[in-house]
Amino acid sequence: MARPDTVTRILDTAEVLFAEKGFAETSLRNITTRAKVNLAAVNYHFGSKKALIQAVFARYLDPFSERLNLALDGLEARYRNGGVPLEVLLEQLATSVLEVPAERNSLKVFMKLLGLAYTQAQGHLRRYIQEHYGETFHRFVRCLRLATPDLPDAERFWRLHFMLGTVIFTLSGLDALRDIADSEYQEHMSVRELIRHLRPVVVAGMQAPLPASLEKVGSAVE
Amino acid sequence: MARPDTVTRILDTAEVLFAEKGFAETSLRNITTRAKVNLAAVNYHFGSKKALIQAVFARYLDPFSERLNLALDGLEARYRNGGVPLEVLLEQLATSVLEVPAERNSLKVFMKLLGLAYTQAQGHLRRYIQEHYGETFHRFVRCLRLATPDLPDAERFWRLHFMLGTVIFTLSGLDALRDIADSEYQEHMSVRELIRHLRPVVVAGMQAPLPASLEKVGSAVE
Amino acid sequence: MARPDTVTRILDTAEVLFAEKGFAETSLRNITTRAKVNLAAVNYHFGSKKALIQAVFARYLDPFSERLNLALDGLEARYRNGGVPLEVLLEQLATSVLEVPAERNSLKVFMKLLGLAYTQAQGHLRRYIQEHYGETFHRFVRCLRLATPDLPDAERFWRLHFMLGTVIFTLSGLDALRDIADSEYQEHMSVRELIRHLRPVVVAGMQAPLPASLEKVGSAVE
Amino acid sequence: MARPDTVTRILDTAEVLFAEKGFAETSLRNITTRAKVNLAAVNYHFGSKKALIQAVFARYLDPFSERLNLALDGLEARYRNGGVPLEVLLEQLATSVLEVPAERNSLKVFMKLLGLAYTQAQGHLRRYIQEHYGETFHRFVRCLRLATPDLPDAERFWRLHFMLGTVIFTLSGLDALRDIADSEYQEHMSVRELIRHLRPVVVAGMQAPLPASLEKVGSAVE
DNA sequence: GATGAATGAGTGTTCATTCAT
DNA sequence: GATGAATGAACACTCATTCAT
Repeated sequence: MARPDTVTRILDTAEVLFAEKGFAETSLRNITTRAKVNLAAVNYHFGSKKALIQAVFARYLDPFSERLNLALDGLEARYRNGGVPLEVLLEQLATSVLEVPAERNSLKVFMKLLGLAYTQAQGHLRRYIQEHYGETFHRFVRCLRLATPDLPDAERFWRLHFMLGTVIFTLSGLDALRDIADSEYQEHMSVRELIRHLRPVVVAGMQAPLPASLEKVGSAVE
Repeated sequence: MARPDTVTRILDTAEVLFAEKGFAETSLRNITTRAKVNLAAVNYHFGSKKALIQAVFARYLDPFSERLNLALDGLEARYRNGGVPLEVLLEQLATSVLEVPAERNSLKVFMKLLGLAYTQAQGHLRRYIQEHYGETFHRFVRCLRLATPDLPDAERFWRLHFMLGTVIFTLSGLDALRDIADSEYQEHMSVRELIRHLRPVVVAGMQAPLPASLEKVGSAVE
Repeated sequence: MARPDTVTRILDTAEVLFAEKGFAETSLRNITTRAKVNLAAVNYHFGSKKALIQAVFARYLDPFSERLNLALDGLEARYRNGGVPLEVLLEQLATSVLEVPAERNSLKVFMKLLGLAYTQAQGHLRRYIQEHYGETFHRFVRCLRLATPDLPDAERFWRLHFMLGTVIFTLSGLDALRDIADSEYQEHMSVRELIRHLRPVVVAGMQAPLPASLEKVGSAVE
Repeated sequence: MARPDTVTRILDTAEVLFAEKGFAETSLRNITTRAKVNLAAVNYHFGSKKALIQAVFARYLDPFSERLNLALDGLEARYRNGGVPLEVLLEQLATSVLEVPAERNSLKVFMKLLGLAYTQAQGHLRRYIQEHYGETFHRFVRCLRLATPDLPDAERFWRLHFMLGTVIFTLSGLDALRDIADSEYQEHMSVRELIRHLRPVVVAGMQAPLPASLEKVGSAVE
């Protein structure tokens, strides 16, 4: 069948437009027009715009979390005594991230979507992601804990999000940055390469010394 | 005058709403209703919603870039021969960021706005920021270059954005993260404190070893 | 067969929803979803929503008009010379009304539907009812004429509709009224009881003195 | 100014269409198109369709309840000791009803609206009417109580609604009934005349004997 | 200098109906 | 005999913007 079915066409179009313009700026008419599909088809197949957004995420996050879980199974088996080393853990995370879009659409879209999930999640999406993928995330956090036993829990929490910020922020805004880099430094950076460059930075960040103990700061800002 | 004038009231309200909900999700009605101002006042005083958005940014970025320029003047004078050390440079950046909201509204809003500028900038805003603050940004980049002479230019470019990702991403999503952290680790993190924790991570990231030389990667993803 | 067939399930569900919310506010999706039946089934089995509405009425009015006809046969045979007395006639009408729902669903639904027929009938329903049950109605009117020989024809016409108004209006809005009555007067009124209370009022209305002859009224309103 | 303002035009058009077709069957497009007004004007001036419906009712019920209150003031002053006689009370009610449309649009519309309020009120309208006119209604009920001291409270409650059914039902469906009556009895009935005919029926209904005491009825229907 | 009124374009959603299978 | 998919039309409502005053 040459022409993919309506549901797929809607999802394919929606994820691209969401990635390009965000949720609010992408109207259902945008999507259905470009997908050459009837306007009512979205509500027929998904029920609402919110449900469509969730479906778009599910198509990436379902295989991703499944793969990551399998990979963690393997790593935990291999490093039965003592935790998985930090580098290996992060390497595996990167690998899992890279694998998903290979069979789906594009890594860039995936990263943009992750960025949106953080910055535009209007509640319903945050809830959806937590409900469906929270367990996998917590499993990863537990592994990370074993890999960084010297880090206080709270510190690890923040550093994990520092790291997520680095990665998601960079990869989700990749196009704009690459345009600048291309013109200024004459070397085109592929996503794979960018990840190679991210790795030492992330590792160094996770292993950075703890901040100097708090001498009283003048006045709290808020 | 007890009641601030219309323009100020609009700006004060708009920045809060933009920070909370983004640009598209914040309607002029939202703003004018909450500001207790006539609906047409925005278009009257600013011309358009886009111009209002720019005005909101200008109110933060104008004093910020001015302060940063002054500070760099001082640092360059002090470290006349040889560049400003990396830690000092970053420290100054943090200080300048922290100073602005002290006289304006709130650091949280400032950070949220910076996050929006990256993730929701619809072209007009990106252009506006580049035009008005590009020069200051480049000056900072030049200082950074002197501070990290061993880093290849392209590598520095990317690491700078890694760092920006870390900071902006974390600070702009601070509320949600702090909620989680509060409940799980019983210690409330102020913005000042968070910046104290960010510093070693950012420094370590900038000084991380270069990635291992590129052995041929299987297949480029895109 | 434990599970009634599709047609019946649709009718059973539709009559309840129509009675609760009216025709326009009840969508075919409402009906088919609640009846656990395919959305297209209504159009398949009935042809259109209008035809479904008519079918719902027919399921009540067919047995009703048949019973009333039979009852009138009996009464006319008994009171061969001279008409059927008014009280007997009205009593028979009430009896016939009460019998139908006994074998169908509920009197409340029947009454609500009659109310809808008057207040929401969009033409097609009015026509349908006139065509199918007009003859029986006229037969009843003829009997009523014999029972109230002193009433001018036009007066009888209007009083009949006054009476219908009283009955249908009260019974079709019964739930709301009963709620109020329950809370204010601590006595719950069953439909049967309500009909007992209606009877003397209806009889008195039909037998009320004629209005005083028309002395010229100031100005006609329309 | 020959052309009435937008708000009035909307209300004038809406009340006619609501009266003709009901609330659900009347779309805002219907209204705005016929009123030659922009579609968004309804939401601009009234906020929502529900609010428009309420405004339509208020334009009739506000002057009506005000007039009725004044009239009851007068009657209570005149019949200081002992209540207002039933005939006088009902006469006054009829007079008040007739007065309102004289200065507004049409009695027919008023009656249709009252019918809709009973049969299509979707909650918000019922609540609105109760809130705004409940007190006046209760005052009238108190007067009615003095006028019919021999009637048990519950019985009076039901008879009041029997009477309301008679009146509203007849007047709100007047057009259809009048068409039939015209063709069959060659005498056209004006609203004023109809009310003259209603009076003895209503009075007789209110004064009808109480129902025979309840001999056990076979089986309760529901 | 400022605003109430108005507007055309657009939003997500729901509708009864159709049709290929 | 029955249904999942699809559709065109319509829905109430919101939007940023304009304009006469």
